[in-house]
Amino acid sequence: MSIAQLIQNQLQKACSELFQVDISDFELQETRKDFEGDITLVVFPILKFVKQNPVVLGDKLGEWMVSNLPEIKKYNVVSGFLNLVFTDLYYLDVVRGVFDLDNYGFVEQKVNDKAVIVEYSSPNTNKPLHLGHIRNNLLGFSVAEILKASGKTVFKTQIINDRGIHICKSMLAWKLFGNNETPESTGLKGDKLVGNYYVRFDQEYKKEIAQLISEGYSEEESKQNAPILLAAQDMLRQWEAGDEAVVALWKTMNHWVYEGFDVTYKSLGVDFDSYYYESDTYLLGKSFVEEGLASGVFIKKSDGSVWCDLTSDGLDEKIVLRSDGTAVYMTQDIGTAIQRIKDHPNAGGMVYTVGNEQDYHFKVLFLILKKLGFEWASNLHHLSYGMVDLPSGKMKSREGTVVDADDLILEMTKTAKTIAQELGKLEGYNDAEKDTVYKQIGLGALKYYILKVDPKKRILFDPQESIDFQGNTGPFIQYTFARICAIIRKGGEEKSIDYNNVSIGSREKILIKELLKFPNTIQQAAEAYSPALVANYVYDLVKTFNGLYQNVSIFGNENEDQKAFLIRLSKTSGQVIARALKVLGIEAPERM
RNA sequence: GGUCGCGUAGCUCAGCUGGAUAGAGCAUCUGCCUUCUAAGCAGACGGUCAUAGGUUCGAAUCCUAUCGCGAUCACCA
Repeated sequence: MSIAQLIQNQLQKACSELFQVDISDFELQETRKDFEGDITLVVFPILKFVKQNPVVLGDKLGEWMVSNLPEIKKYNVVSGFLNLVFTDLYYLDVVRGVFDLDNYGFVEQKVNDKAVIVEYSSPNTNKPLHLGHIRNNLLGFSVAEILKASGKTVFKTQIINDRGIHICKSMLAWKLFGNNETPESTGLKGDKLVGNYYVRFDQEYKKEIAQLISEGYSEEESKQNAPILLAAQDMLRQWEAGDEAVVALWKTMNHWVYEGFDVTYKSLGVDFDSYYYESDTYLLGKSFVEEGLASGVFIKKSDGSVWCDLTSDGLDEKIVLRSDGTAVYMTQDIGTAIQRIKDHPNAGGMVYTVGNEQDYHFKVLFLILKKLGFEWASNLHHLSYGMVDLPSGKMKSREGTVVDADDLILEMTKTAKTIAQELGKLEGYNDAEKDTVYKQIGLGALKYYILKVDPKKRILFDPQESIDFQGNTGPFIQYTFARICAIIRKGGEEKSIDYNNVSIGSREKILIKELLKFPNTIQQAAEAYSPALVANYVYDLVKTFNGLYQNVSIFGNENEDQKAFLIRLSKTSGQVIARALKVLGIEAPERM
């Protein structure tokens, strides 16, 4: 039983014995730092049942608790707040319990529970990944890891948008201007090469529009009739008709892109259990539209288009099939969702990591799936996150105003290298080992910077102001871990501890309190789908640890048991830090 | 215009299932490396929690309105 539960029970008993009232729910909270105490009872709500002065009431309850709960040493009452102080022995006991756990904070995956499918990344195959994708990838990956740590079985997946007019644009531009360039011949990453032709298409398109306008056509006409656009549309038709040459080119160029993406995913440290391709799934869903028509979920209009009427749910009508019978985005998403559950028979829900510009789409999608009668439809969650904007506004691939993912990672690594070389703490490492650490730190800075902010808030990223390596940052947390590793190295073999000789000072106590919050933090982060909760927690933990480190001498201790205890406490702190970083996708170097 | 989200220190963010004097980091300023890694620690400075009402013993937190910023409202994805 947790101490909070124990206190609840005792308080109930106290109120019944002292005042003959039965109260089952007491408001307990962590005692604020400026007051003496560990847990605080807010007395005000009890006044409804017991008519007394809050201070007098607090005193009576405090006295009762001290004489009835051995874990409570003393109490104090400040206005309407009863602060209870635990004994040192209590803290020693709980922290020893934590020492003995192998995987403290993480919950073993329960085999019988339904699994969760987490979708993230889901890029277009016509341009390289940028900072916006980085946020998506880090969020999706981290939420998946947090769910795992909370006891869920998780499958990571993505849907790759590998078809459509946008792909044809880069294909066409490559055909027209590419001179058979390949990643090998240019030395460019495949996604970069293809991305260049996507930009090239746009340039040519704009030129042609300007030309047509100068010939006297209206802007609208020019946009619609530019020869290069018509050619791209023609290409899409050929692709859909299965034209061999077009399909071959499509396969080749997509392959280049996938190889490029893989490099970026690898350096970001994210992975997937399965991949879905829009070219395979875009026809899915049509049969369910037929079924929905039969069951009355959808209605057919006179022109043949099929709609879902959501007006009674406070939304609009939504099209699910065009009048020519072809599928729209929504049709495909309906089909893909159903297919995924079929492919993962033990899955009972899904998380979609997609930007908040699609809030409405997912609201509608989930509602439609529910109307179609799938019981898992109530376990769908849109992990909606804010855009990453630049001071100049939105990132636009076509206009080249993007922060490229590979470039940013490289730059972060370079900065980490510069700082590390100045500090010079990596002597004894060979170049490869050093490079690994630089990368870990650079990526740690980037990932923490992104993940520490609430997913739903938008991030303003100023490329002029580099990401910090000091203060509330990834490297600060990694640094603390490295410090702890140094302590453990120096401590040598672990010694057994006689806890009768161990005393707990205030620095130790607040560190233990912080460590005790870890399991709950993981559960809360899983419930809220929020890596930010873990990031903020580990920052607090690290601050607390550094306070102890800097103010309490470990190896200066003459008491061997106390020394061994502090080393053990440091080790556990390090483990918790490493585990928190792990679910954030951040590595923890042993030296830096 | 309808809907959704956001607005907290000069800047970047915590706190939001109502509770004590609203917390961190950056920046500015003071101290602290002959002792376990100074990417650190200790401290100072900095706030009408967008505004106005309401609910409550108690509101940054809940409700309403207003203002500001963003997204969305396609037979695009």
